[in-house]
Formats: sequence, C-alpha cells, structure tokens
Amino acid sequence: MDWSEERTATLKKLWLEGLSASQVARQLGGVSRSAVIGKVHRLGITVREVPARQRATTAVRAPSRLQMRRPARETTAAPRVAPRLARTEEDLLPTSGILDLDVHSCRWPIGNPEGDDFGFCGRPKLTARGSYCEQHTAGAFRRLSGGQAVEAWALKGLKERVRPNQI
DNA sequence: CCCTGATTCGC
DNA sequence: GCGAATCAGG
Repeated sequence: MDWSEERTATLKKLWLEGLSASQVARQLGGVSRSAVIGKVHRLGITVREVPARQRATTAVRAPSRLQMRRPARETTAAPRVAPRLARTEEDLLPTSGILDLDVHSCRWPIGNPEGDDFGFCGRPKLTARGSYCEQHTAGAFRRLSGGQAVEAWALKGLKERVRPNQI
C-alpha cells in the first residue's frame, strides 16, 4: 500500500477527528499503527482538532533505537529565542485553518482556539525543521506600547491551551 | 497486558 | 519518504 492522495486525505481526516493511530490504521487497512504515526508526523499534524479523551503521552523524547548516541538534533523544538509581538495587525492575519496546514506551513496560532476565527499563520516556514515562518522565527515581532515582550498568542491566553511547536 | 503517541534511522 | 523498533507512559 502506498500513501495515495486519497488515502492521505482519509488519514488526515480521521486523525483530525480524534481517532487514535491504531484506529486510523484499522480503518485504512494495509498499514500499521506505526505507519500512521510516522505519516502523521511527516504531515505535521501532531495536534488534533478533537484531542483523544486520554492522551496517552506527554511528549517525551524516546532514546535512540540503537545503543548509539548521536548528538541531539534540534528538530521539533520551538525556536530558542521566543518570537515577540507582531508589529502590525496585518502580521496577525491567519492564512490557514488547521486543515490547510502542511509540512511547510508556519504553525503560529492566531485567534481564539474555540472561536470561528482561529487559524494559523500558514506562511512558508523559514526552515524545513522549524515551526514558524521568517517573521515568527526571526524576532520580527516587537513589543507593543505596553513594553512587554511575550508571544502574541500567549498574551491572548492561548498558552495554556496551545503548544505551538506541536501544531 | 491492553493501550497511547514520540522518536530514530536503516531502508 | 517510509515505518519497524523502541521508547515513556496511561
């Protein structure tokens, strides 16, 4: 079995509906749970629209599959320097809903996750491994007149609900 | 033991 | 890009 466009779409749909990896695998047929998880990661859709009632894990890194220790890659980690506030409102306009996100989309969350306006920046990511576009990565964000320097989405109270590097 | 997702890396 | 193997957990 290969990941045809159709099967990929089905996977994406079921996963975002909140089915577990094994459930998705059973429904698709011909693929293992691992295959589904691998594909989900490559698609960059780690966070689901409807979280499973029991999220089994809390994002722990697994050691190397072999004994071999290699230098830790900095792949899924958020940028070391947290992006700052947007300088203008235009910078905050989302271009993507969660269904539009792909591997190359900036995952900066915008709006209220429980509201209709919620979306993601969606502009091209600066690097393949990173999470954000150039603006959201590079410190193009400035503090507002208040003087505070924190992520815009954190200011809106989203921080407790959204883990940007896993979206 | 059943299950969950996360991660690595040979292929 | 793919996914088995292996990890940390519920």
